[in-house]
Amino acid sequence: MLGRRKTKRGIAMHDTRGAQGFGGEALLYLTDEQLRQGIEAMFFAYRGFTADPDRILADQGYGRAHHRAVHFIGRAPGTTVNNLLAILGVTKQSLNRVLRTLIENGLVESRVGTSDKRERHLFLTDRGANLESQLSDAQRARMRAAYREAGPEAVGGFRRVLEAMMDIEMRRAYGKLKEGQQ
Amino acid sequence: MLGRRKTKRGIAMHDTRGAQGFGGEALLYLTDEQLRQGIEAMFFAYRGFTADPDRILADQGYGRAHHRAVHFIGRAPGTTVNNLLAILGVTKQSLNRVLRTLIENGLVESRVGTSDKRERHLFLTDRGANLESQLSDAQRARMRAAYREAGPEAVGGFRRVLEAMMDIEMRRAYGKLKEGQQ
DNA sequence: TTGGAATGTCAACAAGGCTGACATATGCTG
DNA sequence: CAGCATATGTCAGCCTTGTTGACATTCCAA
Repeated sequence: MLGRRKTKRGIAMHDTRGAQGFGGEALLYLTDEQLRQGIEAMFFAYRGFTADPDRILADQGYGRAHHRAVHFIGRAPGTTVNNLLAILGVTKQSLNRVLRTLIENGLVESRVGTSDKRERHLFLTDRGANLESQLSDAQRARMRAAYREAGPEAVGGFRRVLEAMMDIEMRRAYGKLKEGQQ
Repeated sequence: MLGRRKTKRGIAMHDTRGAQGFGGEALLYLTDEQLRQGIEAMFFAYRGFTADPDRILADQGYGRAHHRAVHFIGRAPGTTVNNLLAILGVTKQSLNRVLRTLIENGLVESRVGTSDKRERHLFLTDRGANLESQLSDAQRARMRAAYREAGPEAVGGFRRVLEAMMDIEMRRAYGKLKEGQQ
């Protein structure tokens, strides 16, 4: 179906096969099947990736949207709404709904900008930081376990593929966050 | 904030640092910051991962839920509803809504089981296979590009970390799909 | 002083999760 | 055969989180 079988080679395949090509360029012999497995791995892994935070959030009546906001505010304290909008890639109405509940519930503080008073700078309160660290702890624990299980050499490859999979604009946003933290 | 800085080391860090530990076990020195970057990479990469299919789907009035159904039906033709339910991890009501529109629109065919007539076996029609290959082509193209950019050594690590990040049940489902295709 | 940017908010809508309840076949087992 | 379990479908209603469109406010900058 869909030509998958057509692209299979008649020999035993390993998960990945790399080979040095001609002009010094690294070539990958990637069958459709290998790519499909990568796609499915991404799908299932993302579910695992969000599973722990989802449970914590559900207990407290929040959702993933709240997690994302809390995460990036914790990551870049003082960030503006517009900034957050760009990173999250949602509409301001959508973000605002989430932000409003977080502010009402005392997890996030919104301070009027000092230089430009139109801007709002967002900060986690102690309660917000508390939730953030619960979520982060769970997610980091899973990530750490996965890294350990996959082995030291795997981590670099993992990160490189993920970075290459991002849209260009997101790669910039991601890079900025990385730099901001060291 | 949140103790991130506390865990930083005072020396230059590379993206990953592995070391052979004592009892022969590979140890990873992973700072919170490194783990956080992995988390964010996962977040941004998943966006990229779904971006191309999302555009194609939106054009035709479908969503990600339809994509998932079409993908796994194409992947395991003749699969039962219950089977699909387990893989997708949603309720039957949720799946049914999606499946119903796909059947109505002639993308999926539902055949009564031969041995057990309670079961329905699901297949893509030509139109369904057509959409599936559009979506798959786009997603594989991105995956292939990411693999190429990351280099041959990166691919194995990528896959190993993803597999380790899955929940155990999903790892089994994933394994079955892999085996089913070779 | 005026246009545009940043923000907030209201309303309405859609997708896609969920729960609960119930119906219909069909299979299996005592 | 009777009765329970299983597989599926469906209705209704709810929630979160995305969308668009419209509009108000505040404030910067030319």
